[in-house]
Amino acid sequence: MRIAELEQRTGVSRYTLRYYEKQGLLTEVSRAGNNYRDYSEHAVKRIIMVRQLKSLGFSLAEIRALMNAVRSDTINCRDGALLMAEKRETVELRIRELQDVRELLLQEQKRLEESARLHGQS
Amino acid sequence: MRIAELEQRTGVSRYTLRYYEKQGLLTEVSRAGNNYRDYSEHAVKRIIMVRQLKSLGFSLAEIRALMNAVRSDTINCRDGALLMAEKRETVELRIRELQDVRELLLQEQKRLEESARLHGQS
DNA sequence: CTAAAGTATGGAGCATACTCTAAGGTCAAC
DNA sequence: GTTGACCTTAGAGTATGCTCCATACTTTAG
Repeated sequence: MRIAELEQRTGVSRYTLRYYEKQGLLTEVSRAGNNYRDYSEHAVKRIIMVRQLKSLGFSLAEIRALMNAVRSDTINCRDGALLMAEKRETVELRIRELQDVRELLLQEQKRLEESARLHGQS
Repeated sequence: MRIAELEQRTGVSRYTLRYYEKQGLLTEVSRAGNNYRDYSEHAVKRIIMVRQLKSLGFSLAEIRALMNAVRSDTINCRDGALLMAEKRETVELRIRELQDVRELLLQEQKRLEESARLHGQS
């Protein structure tokens, strides 16, 4: 598929797609005879994965490292596994932090609702 | 306390502390006679809260909005409660996403460990 | 009293992650 | 064969969030 379709299917602008490629987040993008980029189905999944990781607070550099570890299959398996474990710990820590914040927001919400009730703003 | 102590106790640089104040994340910072900032204990908690929210992916603008809602106690309680509920939903969504990613990382880790084992890299 | 350390301000500089423009090539349809 | 929609590149511009510097005033230690 061409860049317009990938843009449409991922919701990521063509500018950003080219930027991601330049940053090494999308490797082996093949070209048609006319020099147009020709994306595979795999690219769609990959871009969605990038966005997901990004929304979770990973930098593009971290995402690139993580994806490279996944890609290099026959070498560096141990290193890759270690990287996964490390990232997983980061993610688990973040989940726990988020759960704390969630609790805090819930308390604050209740307090404000109560306050609104008392002040007759219901 | 002065800025150096707040810096030391929060791990946030003086540059960043002044920046946060300018961005409205730290209101009502009193000044000593010499024009030096004089922070309260409350400021320590507030800065830590800001960093926590930031590490969870909230922008400074979002954090400011959230904190303003918490601060304005006798007015806008309903709006504040709504904002809390809204943020809480964002947080809950993010927790679910993180749990997915956690699972994905775990799978990938196992795959790489198995791969390493097969290639005799143990 | 003086030197060193701490603080204040305005504004410059930087890293990250886009976002867009200019100038030009490709291609299908009329 | 030209119009228009699509694509290419290099590079400029923008937003966010710091990070630091120059200059100047204040405080503290000797």
